[in-house]
Amino acid sequence: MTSDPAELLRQNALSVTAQRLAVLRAVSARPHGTADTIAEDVRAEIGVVSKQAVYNALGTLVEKGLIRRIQPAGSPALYEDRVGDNHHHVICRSCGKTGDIDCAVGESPCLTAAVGIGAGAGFQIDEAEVIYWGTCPACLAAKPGN
Amino acid sequence: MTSDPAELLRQNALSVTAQRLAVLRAVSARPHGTADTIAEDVRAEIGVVSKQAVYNALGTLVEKGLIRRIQPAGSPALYEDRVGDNHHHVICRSCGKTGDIDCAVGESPCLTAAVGIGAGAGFQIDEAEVIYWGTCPACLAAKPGN
DNA sequence: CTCAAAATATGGACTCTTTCAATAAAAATG
DNA sequence: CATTTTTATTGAAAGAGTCCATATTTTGAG
Repeated sequence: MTSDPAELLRQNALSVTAQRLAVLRAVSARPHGTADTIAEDVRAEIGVVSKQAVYNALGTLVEKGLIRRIQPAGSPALYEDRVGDNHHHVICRSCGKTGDIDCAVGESPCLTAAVGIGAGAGFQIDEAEVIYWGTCPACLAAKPGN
Repeated sequence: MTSDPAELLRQNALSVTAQRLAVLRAVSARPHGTADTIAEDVRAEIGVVSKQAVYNALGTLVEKGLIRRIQPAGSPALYEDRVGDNHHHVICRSCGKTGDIDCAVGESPCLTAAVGIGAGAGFQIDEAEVIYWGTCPACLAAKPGN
């Protein structure tokens, strides 16, 4: 097992830098954070970091599969720690709160259902991205006419 | 039935303007177009149109449910004609080609599967957005090592 | 058909997120 | 340690959308 972040980076042929380690920590500490909030967290930990370094680190880590990027409509990209377990997301339309939803249909849910149907015929599908849109409990309670 | 676009607008309490009619036509004529390509089509039809008018029209039409907006990660928003039939989309990672995929699981597919599970508990979900990512036939053929 | 009120469109500035590029600074390598 | 390679920094800039004040159209009522 590789629970050591530095070791994790080395295993992926990446230099071990303070920035990357801090980004990695920030992402686990605050799932569903944006590049911006992550940058803040990183700065709180190691001082000055360029915005670009954060974007680079996030991009590289996503490429290597160490973290996952979610890009919901109308909001900046979010990053999270949980990878490889095919889960989906639910996002609140009014406050933007994001939650995880485990896939109810085994490994690759809707994925299998769609291959080679209709206009999508012939596509080689490698990922099914599912986002549930709705209203979170807090916003439901705050809504008028409730 | 209301096959007349102008009538459609009136039924939704919208003023009938040349811009809106042209936008409506452009969206049906070219499904999965971006605000930009739609603006081009509209200009080809009625001459000068401000970018803002196109965004306004698109926004309003989406609100009224006359067209649908899709916002794939890493690309501008796309608009399409087909509404109310709960279909999904497949997007090619290399060329961006977008296709429709009918839902294989009846009315609201993955939607029902998820309510009240895990961290998403308590959310009132109103839409399940599914995007399949992969490679289209053409790009598959063009790929090296094929 | 005509005019005032309401709804839209125009143009241009501006925001936000992300990327590019050149230079400087750290890591990895032997 | 010295060198080579990989990263980080900084500042500019692109892309997509939005905001605002003003000018035009539509609508609806005489």
